[in-house]
Amino acid sequence: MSKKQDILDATLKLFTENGARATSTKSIALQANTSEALIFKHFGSKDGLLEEIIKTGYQDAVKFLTQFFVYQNAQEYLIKTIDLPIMLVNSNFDFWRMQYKILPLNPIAQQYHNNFLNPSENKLTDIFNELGYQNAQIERDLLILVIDGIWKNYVSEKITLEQANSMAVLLKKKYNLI
Amino acid sequence: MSKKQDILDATLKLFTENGARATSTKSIALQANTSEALIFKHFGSKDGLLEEIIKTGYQDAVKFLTQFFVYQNAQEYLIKTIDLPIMLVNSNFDFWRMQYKILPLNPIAQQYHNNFLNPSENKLTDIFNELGYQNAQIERDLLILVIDGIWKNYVSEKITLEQANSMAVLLKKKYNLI
DNA sequence: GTCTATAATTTGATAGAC
DNA sequence: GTCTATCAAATTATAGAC
Repeated sequence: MSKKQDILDATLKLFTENGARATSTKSIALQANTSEALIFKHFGSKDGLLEEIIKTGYQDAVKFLTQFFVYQNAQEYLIKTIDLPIMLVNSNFDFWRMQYKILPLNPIAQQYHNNFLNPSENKLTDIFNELGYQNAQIERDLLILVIDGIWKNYVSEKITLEQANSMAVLLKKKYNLI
Repeated sequence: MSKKQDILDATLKLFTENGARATSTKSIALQANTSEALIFKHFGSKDGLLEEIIKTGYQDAVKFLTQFFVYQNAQEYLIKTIDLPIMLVNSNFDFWRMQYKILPLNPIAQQYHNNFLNPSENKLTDIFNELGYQNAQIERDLLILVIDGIWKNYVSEKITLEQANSMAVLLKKKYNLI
């Protein structure tokens, strides 16, 4: 365990609790058992520290995604899409919890998130067309909204893992996938 | 237009842009064309100022809700539930935009929001049971998640009003309401 | 009700030693 | 890599005059 990692861990914890803006570098140093100076030597600024955490988080997420989304056919793709939010969150719960908290107000978090999502979302319209849905565009928008809601509700503990899983099953039924 | 109202307007605008924590009372005074001192004379503290805005917002929302939700039957209730997020946001767009931004990190915002939602949400399970749905509990959780997603996506301009309306129509079809 | 002036802390960040 | 000491600016809030 390096001091650098201690700082990253402390930051993730504190940013999740109170947000980046409300977390002082002093409180991070205290939590990480280091000096404030070391934070700036390692990461340059408080924003640099946040960006390092986010960058790493999305790199891991992309790895997960490419492993998870081995394309087979339209039906499989839809099933995977429904399963994705729970799987992804479980692969890095603490990171996604922080992202949930800071996304609406933090431009850095938003930028990385949008870059991450765009490619997968664009494909969904084709899938719905392929499956013969009327108005594939709105079907896509709605499913994206649901997927987005599932990970956010799960990671913020508004629903349990069991509820999230039940929802995934129900959705697959509604889309005639099982 | 009183100075008090100017302060409230300026605060709503700035809290929406950057969040409560990142907005200084100095910037509020500047935007409202007043002195900082007056903010504290009127509202006691920065938190008091936020609470005043939120309290008023939810008072208006409750008024809207009681007017909107005249109970008729289970089908009507479901239709109204689906229409609610768009209607509610349109009745006070700027307020809900702020709420969207600050909810995940702000305990005051969360407290008022939960108090506001709980009564309406509890009724939904009965409705799904009455309509003969299997597993009314999960159906309720899913619909709440969708409703929540609609207002948040709409108010943060991730979807347009047209998209939101199309989603509402699509949902009513999926629930066999039209 | 409203302002100017100011106090008391906190904050992000740097210098420089080891 | 890591720490102590320190700075300049910003922040919330108050005192007191009009």
